[in-house]
Order: sequence, then C-alpha cells, then structure tokens
Amino acid sequence: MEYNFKRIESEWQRRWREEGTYNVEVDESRPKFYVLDMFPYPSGAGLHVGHPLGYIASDIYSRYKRQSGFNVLHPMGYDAFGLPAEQYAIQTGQHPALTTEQNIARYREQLDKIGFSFDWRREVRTCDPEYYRWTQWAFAEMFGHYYDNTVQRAEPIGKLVAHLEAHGTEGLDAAQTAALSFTAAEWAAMDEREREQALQNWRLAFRADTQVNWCEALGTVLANDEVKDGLSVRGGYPVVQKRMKQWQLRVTAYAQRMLDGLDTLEWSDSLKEIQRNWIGRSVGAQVFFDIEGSERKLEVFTTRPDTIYGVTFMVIAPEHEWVGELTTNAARADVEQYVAQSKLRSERERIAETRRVSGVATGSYAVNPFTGRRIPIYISDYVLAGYGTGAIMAVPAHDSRDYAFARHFGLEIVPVVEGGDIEKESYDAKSGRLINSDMLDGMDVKEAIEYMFAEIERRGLGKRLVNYRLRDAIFSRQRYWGEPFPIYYKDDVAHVLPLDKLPLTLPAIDNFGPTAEGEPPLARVDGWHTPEGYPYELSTMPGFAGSSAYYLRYMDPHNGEALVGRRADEYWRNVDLYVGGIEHATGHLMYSRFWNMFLYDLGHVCEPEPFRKLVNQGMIQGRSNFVYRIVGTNRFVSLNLKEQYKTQEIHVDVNIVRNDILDTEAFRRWRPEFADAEFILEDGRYVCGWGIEKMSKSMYNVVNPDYIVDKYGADTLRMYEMFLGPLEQSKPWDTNGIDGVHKFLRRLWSKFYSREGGLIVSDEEPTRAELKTLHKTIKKVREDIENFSFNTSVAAFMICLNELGDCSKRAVLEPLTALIAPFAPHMAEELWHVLGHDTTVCDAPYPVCDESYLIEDSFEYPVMVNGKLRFKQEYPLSTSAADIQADIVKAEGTQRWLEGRAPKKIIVVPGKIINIVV
RNA sequence: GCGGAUAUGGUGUAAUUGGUAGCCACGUCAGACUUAGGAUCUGAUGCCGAGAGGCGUGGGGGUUCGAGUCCCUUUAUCCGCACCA
Repeated sequence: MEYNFKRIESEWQRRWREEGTYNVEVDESRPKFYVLDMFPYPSGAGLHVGHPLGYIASDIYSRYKRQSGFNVLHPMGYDAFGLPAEQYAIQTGQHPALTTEQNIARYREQLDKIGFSFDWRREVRTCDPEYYRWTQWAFAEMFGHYYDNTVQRAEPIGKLVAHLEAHGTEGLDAAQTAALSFTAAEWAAMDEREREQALQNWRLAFRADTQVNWCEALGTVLANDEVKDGLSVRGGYPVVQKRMKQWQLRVTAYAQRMLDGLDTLEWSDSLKEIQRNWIGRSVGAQVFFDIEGSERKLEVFTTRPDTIYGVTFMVIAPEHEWVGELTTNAARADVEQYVAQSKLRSERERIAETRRVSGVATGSYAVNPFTGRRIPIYISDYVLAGYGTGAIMAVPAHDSRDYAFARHFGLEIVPVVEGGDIEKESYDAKSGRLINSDMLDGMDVKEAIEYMFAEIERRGLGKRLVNYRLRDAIFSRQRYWGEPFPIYYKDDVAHVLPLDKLPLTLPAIDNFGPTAEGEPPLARVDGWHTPEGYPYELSTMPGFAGSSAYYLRYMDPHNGEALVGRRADEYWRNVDLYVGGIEHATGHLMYSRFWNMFLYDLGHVCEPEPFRKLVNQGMIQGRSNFVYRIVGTNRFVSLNLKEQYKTQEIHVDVNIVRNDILDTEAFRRWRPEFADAEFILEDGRYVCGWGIEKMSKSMYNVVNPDYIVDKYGADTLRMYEMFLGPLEQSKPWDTNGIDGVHKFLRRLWSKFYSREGGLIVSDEEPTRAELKTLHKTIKKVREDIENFSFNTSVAAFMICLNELGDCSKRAVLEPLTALIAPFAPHMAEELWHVLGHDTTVCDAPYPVCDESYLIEDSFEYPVMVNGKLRFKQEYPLSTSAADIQADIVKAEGTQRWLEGRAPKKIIVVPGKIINIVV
C-alpha cells in the first residue's frame, strides 16, 4: 500500500482536534513542563518555510516530554498589535482589526497543516480586549509603585508618600529620574499637581520630558531597541533625537537584578553577553568640579579617577541643562550656533560623523580639585547627554576621543600613566604605573583607582557610583493600533483607571494618520474621555507591551479575576523551554524579564525569571536562483557558458528550478516578457546560478510550507526542517534535499505494508543484531533530543532503517514508532493504530535504551604505525592494555609494518586505539 | 574600536569530545528494472595518482605517540554594541 500522507495527515489532524488530544489542564499529580514559542506577528505575507523551524523543534521537544510522562503546556497565540497593520491601514483605509483578523486566519490555516500539538483553547491575541485588559492592569500597577533600593524591590507608592510626608526626601533611597531634594514641610505645602509632578520622579511607570528617538515618517517615538544605525527597524526610516514628554517604564530600577539574574538562566553565552552589554554596568566615581565664579559644581562620572591629575579640560553635551549658564557673553554666539547645529543632525549623521572632531568653548572654567588648576569647559557632541551626567572630565593623554579633541583645539596633554608615547596618539592603558600624579605616583592603575575612590569620598568631592548604559523604556507611541493607556487627565494631572474599569477598549476609527495638529489618531475620537469628561491619554502602548507577559496568560487564559490565577501560576511557574529568534535579545527578552520581576515583587507570580532555558533557532535564508540574459536581447545563457557573453544576472523563481536546472517552458510562462525567451543550453540543459540571500518576495526565493506539505506531507516537512542542520545555526533552505527525507518515510512505511497492500508486520523474535540497532538508535535519539540536536537524530533514524534491512518484526517496529512519533506524528499515529493500539501515540511511553544490547565483548582495534592506520587487530575487551601491548608486537601486521625495526613505544587505549611508534 | 560566533568534499552536514576525518542525505556517474515518471532498486563518488601510495578540516606555527578538536598567531564572513567617559 502506498504511503498516502494526505489521507493520513488530514485524518489525524481532524481526530486530534475532535478528541482534544492536545488539551492540557493543571494536574498536580504529574510533573509539569512548559514549552513556549515566541508568538508570531501575523503579517500579510503569511508564513514561509523558515517561520515554522522553531515551532517544529519545540513541538518535537513537547511531544518527547509528554511521552516521557510530563504534563506539557504548549500554547500558541498572536502578537497582533503593531506598526505594519497600521501602516497598511493608512495606505488602504482597511481597518487594522480586519486585516489582522484575516492574517491570523491565514496563519492558523498554515500552522494547522504542520501537525503541531498546541492547545488552541489557550490562544491569546494581544489585541483582544480581554487580553490587553491585563496589559493595562500591569501598567496601572507600575504607575502605582516605585522601586525602593533599600529593600531592592517595588513598593506601593503610598509607602513613598508616607516617607515624603514624614521626612521629605531625606533618607530616601529609591530609583528616580533626577535627584530631587525637599523637606516634609515643602511637601506639605505642595498642591496636588506639584505633588504628582514630584511623584513621577519615582513611579515605575511615569511621564517625563526626555530625549527620544523620533521617527517622522512613522509619526511616532521609538524605543532604543527599535532603532538601528539611526533608522527605524520597522520600515528603515530616519530617526532624530528630540525632547518630548513621554510615558516611560523605569526598567533601570531593575538593571542590577536583571544582570544578576542572567547567571541563573540556561541561555546561550552569546545572548547573555548581549544583555550584559545592553545593561552596560560600569563602576566609577561621581566627582564634582568647582566652577570659577559660580556656586554650582559640575558633576561628572568617571571610571578612571586615577587619571584625575591628567584632566586638562572638561566637556559637556550640547543638550546639557547648564549650557546657557556656563556660556560667557563672549562665547554665546558660537555656542548657540553649535548647539543649534547639533540639534539638526540626525542620529544617523551623528553616527556617520563619529571621529570627526567638533566643539566649542563655553568661556567658563572649572577647577581641577586635585591640581587646583583652572581648566576650560567645552561643549561637544562626543559627550552624550543620556549617559552618566552628560559631562566628562577629559584626560587627553589616556583617552583617544579626548586626545583628538585636545589636538584639535590645542589643549594641554599631561601623561599620568607611564609607558605610552603621547606624541601621535593617546595611551588608553588599563594598567601601568602612575606618574605626574603627586601622591599616586608609583602606584599601579588598579591600586590608584581604589585609592582615589576613597580619597574622593574623604575629601567630599563625590562618591563611588555604579552607572548603567540601560535607558528607561519609552512607552508611548503616537499611533492607533496598540493598547490604550488606562490613564485620564484631571487638570493635566495623570490618574489611573482601576481594574474594574478595565479594559479601556480601543475605539473604532477610520482615519489612522495623525491629526492636522500632529496629535495621535486617538485625538480624532469624539468621546475619548471618562464619563465625567476627563480626557484619556492619546498615545498607545508599544509593541512590546503585549508580549511582555503573554506567557503568563497561557497558564490561565480565561481567568476574569487575574492575569493568572494562583493555582495555575504555582503549577506552571515559568517557561521551561523558550524557543525563538535572537533578534529579541535587547527588546522583548529584556522587557519580559523586567515585567515579570515587577509582578514577582508584587507577589502575583512565583518565579523571578520568566524563561528558564532559551534556545535561539537560526534564520532560514533563501537560496536564490539566477538566469543570465545576454544584454540587450531576450536570450539566456546557461551558467557555465555565460563568460562568453556580456550578461545580466536576473533572479528566477526557485519554484520553476529543480537541482539548479531551469524548467524553460515554465520560465516562458512565468512572466510575459519571457514568453519568447531563447536559451543557450549546455548538455541540453539550462543550468542556473545560485546564491544565499534573505528569503523575500523580491528575490523570488520564497518557499511556502503549504506547497511542501501538499507535495510531500507535513511529516516530511517537519523532518526535513530538522535535517537541514543544527537548530541554532542560520542556513539556507534548499528544497532539493527533501527527497531523501521523504524517501526515508516511505521506506519506513514499507516496513509495515507490502507493495501489494498487505500488512507484513511479523511476530518473529528479533535477532540480537536487530535489537542492537534498535537500542543504539533509542539511545542516540534520546540524547540528541535532550541536546536539541535534531539533525543528527533524523540521521540516526535513517541509519537505523538502513541497518534493519528488510526486518519487519513487531518487537522492533513498535518501539521505533513510538521513538519517531515526535518527529513524524501523523505517520507514527497511523502506524501505532495499525499495530493494534487504540490509544494515541502521544501517550506511548518514550522508549528506553536497554544498554545490555550494546555491550560488546571484543573490539577490533585500529592499529596505527606512527599515527597512520595500517591494519586492524581484534582483542576481547577484557584484555588489559599491558597484555595487548605484549601481544601486538607479535602480530603479523605489526611485523610487516615494522620491517625489522624495533618499536620505540606502544600506546594502547583500551576500546579505542593502538599506536606503535617506531 | 570593543564583545561574541563561525570556517570540514560540488552542496547541507557528521565525528563516541584528543583516537580510523567525511556518518546521514542531496547532487553526480555507472548499472538494473520499467507501465518511460522528476518512479524504484544496486554500486561508485574528498583531491592527486594507472597503481603502490601521497595529500587533505581557511592560512602559518606549537603541544602530543596521535589535533577538525587544545594553545599561539593570522585571514575571511556573520552577529551584537559603538564617541558609554
């Protein structure tokens, strides 16, 4: 009987759905395992063959865990709010809700064909009000809390208010935007508006004026991780820096905990490193410099207080708040011009012009507190307003940027670390002996840094400080298709909606662009205010809002009382295995950890970290094919003849090419302009060129999973995607190799059914060799699954089948069916029932290797002479190394290769190798 | 510039973790069968060489009886950060 994958797959998918095979409930009697995929953003293009890669791997692991006795939670949903749907809406006028709905339907259809073991009853969509109610709730909770550094966790804002009432800011140690200072009496004297203004300095969700990434084309601000190289990640539009009042999340409060938490996670080192760099912890000193003729002191942050004797000038950022104050009348015109100029530069220009020295003197002077010397204060955009204090002490001798600046402006360069030659470049040394530094002279850099920390504190010049590169997350977006903020304004004071007023649903509109006044689209909505008439916030939340806690909702998706109920949370706890792309390293994976830690502080969840183990699947690239048109003609020349002509390389649809041979008839039909194409063939065939590129429509290299499923079946697609190579590695999709996997499945099928259609499974006792093959395979496949090495497990199945030959014995085939079930679930299910079972193969215990079948009693040693394999010699494994050593010299082969010489040394590694050194 | 990763046949890859490099597939070649299919089956296939044999894991060096694997160095590609004080 033929392997009719279409019948088998549609039938079992239907039965799984009808019987709820993959439904899962809390069950305290069994151990849990939570396997999660990063949910997709349902784009209009549908899935290509690269998208399911991670889903297939996690599905295999889920099924394996289930067969191993775990109660497996394996859900799926959609990250449905976001820019592309809205951009599409602006262009076409179609409501994003509608296009999103359509895209989700298409995604679901595609996913269903692949045979995943999702419990679809638990589906979440971030744009569903019943879901985003909890996104709004979490935001409201953040608004209602601050981060208390003394206890290292979020605390209710009421505790802060109590402190301010009693002591003002005295003795307060909390994560804050700026260092505010007022007394209890001053607090008491504030009105509601002033108080709220002050509280925003500590709230974990707060509104503040800040430097933001503004994208004019998208009409919205963007978070740092949404900008790359000065361009928006979505769309690639220019981004400029702008000061705006925005809602933000105080993720910096959790910087240290997020850093420390990394050590507890089973994530790849590279991913942890990316997050560590993003958090960017650096230990240094805060130092205050006196300003000549002013009461104020200029605060800087430095990691190299040891070099303070080499400070010959200071630099502040053009956005520094004291620019006006520090500028003397004589310098004012120049400074104003410079500041205006640097404001105009886009982020992209700024990056491109890195290393070009620019700046202007303020005319003011500071005093080096250690040398007592008068040093000029400059303004330059190589100092960033957003890092540290936006001001630096410049040490030109030992910092290349300061050096370039000093050279350009002819400033003094004083070396303070021995060893460099500062004539041509700075000496950015992290070790060495201090010179020209008074009491530090002769100390090593490390020693001097420690000494200076103490000295700075002793002299009351500042203190030791930890700085983070991590910025607070800009949380508002001036657009429509996102979660509305649960915020309304009363006399411009922000108030938050309580849970029983949530969700605040997104109103329907029909024009998705900004208003004429440049207000967000929600400004168009009449009645966008509370019943009392107080206006709601006009911006909406960013894409990462909805994806920050979705994994919690899957645990308890229909709970109307809480994001996740206590019983579900305490059972499922956190994600045991998370599979997704590395592109979320500094976005989603940071925000989710922050969000989860916050909910943990409040006691809503019982685990501080959301994702225990994380696997990053590689990108599937496209394998493009090319044809070569002779310039100015409609003639196409085969790859190996193209050098003889002047040709132009043209992408050709990979679906009309097989093994790099072009289907010329299909090519003529492909596009009208090729209808009368002529070909110059080689060996009667047209050979195409190929290259690896991103999979995209414009390269004509997109392969649709539906097409593969239709032609080869879901089981073949699943196994082939795994066979392609290591999961974590990026690799090109090449449909050509798929035959090998398909052939394997057909051969497996033919172990059960003869060509004529009869079942040929016998009850004969398997031979020892057959059992050895079976158990070897069981061992290998189990190990490979545990190591996420799915490509080698597919190879192990193929080897197993090759070794079994025409063995069709039940005692071998039955465990093999259970073993392959996670990979090819449809076929395994069918065969499982053919073997007479009436329960699902998903619950068949995963086979265990019986090591006794693998034990060998003798071993054929490869015998090397001077490191080259010369012959083989068999010894019982019980033979000792000494006995082998004594015996091997006498062996016929040894004698032949020794050619009368005496061996210098004989190395015997039992069970591995014999090497004779002559 | 800093940090991380990768490099093996025509292609995707594998290698009991320092022990016979190239498993398993694709492709190619040869053969069988044939209802002529892009089916199925069998065999060969790293490179050079008629053969014996030699050479082979990006390049160079080292440790070792033995290196794809460890160390040093260098090149190329990819990823992350990037005037971070």
